[in-house]
Amino acid sequence: MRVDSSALADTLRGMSIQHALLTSLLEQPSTGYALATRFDRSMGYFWQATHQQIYRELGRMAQAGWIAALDTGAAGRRKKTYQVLESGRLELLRWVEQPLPAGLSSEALLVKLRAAAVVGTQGLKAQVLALIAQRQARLEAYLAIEQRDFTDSAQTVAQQLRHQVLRRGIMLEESWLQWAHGVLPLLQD
Amino acid sequence: MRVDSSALADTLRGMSIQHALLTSLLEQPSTGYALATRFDRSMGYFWQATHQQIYRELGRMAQAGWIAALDTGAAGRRKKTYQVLESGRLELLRWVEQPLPAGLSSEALLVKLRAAAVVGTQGLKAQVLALIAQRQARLEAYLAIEQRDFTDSAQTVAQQLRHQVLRRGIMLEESWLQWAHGVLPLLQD
DNA sequence: TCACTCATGTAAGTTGTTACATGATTCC
DNA sequence: GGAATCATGTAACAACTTACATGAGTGA
Repeated sequence: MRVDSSALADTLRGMSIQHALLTSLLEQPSTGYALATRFDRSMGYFWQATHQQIYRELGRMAQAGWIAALDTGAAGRRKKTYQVLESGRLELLRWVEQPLPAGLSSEALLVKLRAAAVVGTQGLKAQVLALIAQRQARLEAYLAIEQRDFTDSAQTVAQQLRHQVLRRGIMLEESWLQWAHGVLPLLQD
Repeated sequence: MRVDSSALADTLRGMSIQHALLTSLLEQPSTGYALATRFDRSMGYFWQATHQQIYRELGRMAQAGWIAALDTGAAGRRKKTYQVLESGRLELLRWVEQPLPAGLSSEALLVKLRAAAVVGTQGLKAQVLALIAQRQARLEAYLAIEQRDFTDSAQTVAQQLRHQVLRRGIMLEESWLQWAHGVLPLLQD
């Protein structure tokens, strides 16, 4: 599948670029350049992975034995098409099954789902349930703040602006929760 | 073309810790420690900053003359309460009014709204309208992909997982759009 | 007194950004 | 032949993360 439909995270800050690349390469062996443009076209709005980052991570993964490069250029042409080796597939599987650190990015779960489409969904249901618990708790905290601070009938513009910022947080939690409940039926216990 | 690196912070990245801190300090003069914990509460859902980052930026802003520290601890107690100076307020105003670079983070607009609650909403309506146009375009692109790739009645689990990832992106765009339309009435032309 | 919170920082290491650099291929 | 695109890198610098370090105040 194309990376387009996976490129939906708000931001992938702080999460491993390597596992996203492994997933892409499992879907289709590619050159670093192709990966970079695919990321740029589809994730460009919110995740700019520069070609330097991608080449660096490809180099590391090659050294770790997760992927291997085939020289596919004509004589003298430097062009490396990378493909995932068994140890890379196992690493991706390990990462998918490993619980996410508490309080951390739901965006990582999107990458995990895409990876799971390739290596299997073991252990993901628990992670989605953990996400739900976390988001639910936050939603309730935000709603409590809203009740406390923004229920006056007469509010200044400044208060209404702050309310809208909180409102965005509330909508975000609700949106994640709605999504997560829709994902659950696809996952094994 | 060469770009001055000090201008990069907000020109290219659209989002600056400094302006978020200025806003918080205008709302209430505080210590770095208080900012770190308050930040968690008020903007924690879209932005986390460590205390090291905050102390570093406070130091820089103090050096730039945007803020000033009052020693508020008892004798021997090191405790600095920062407050915003006029040049800091002007800088924040400048940043709020300056259009966001195209394609960049909607989260910056949340920070701008909070700042606008303190320094005024000049120029923000155009930025929210730009956000709407951008999000709408992306939503349509995602919906087109959904139509093209996920309308089969019989889908494998792998396909359904990928569909859910796309679904998350669609929901995110819709959620932003709904929010942005609610914010518009608060802003001046 | 002991644990916890308040409060500020330094240092080392990793990651990300920007500029610089090279050369082949493809299409007009 | 020239421009755009394909393709891969190095080097310098900026930002971020994690661990370490210190010490005062507060409440049980």
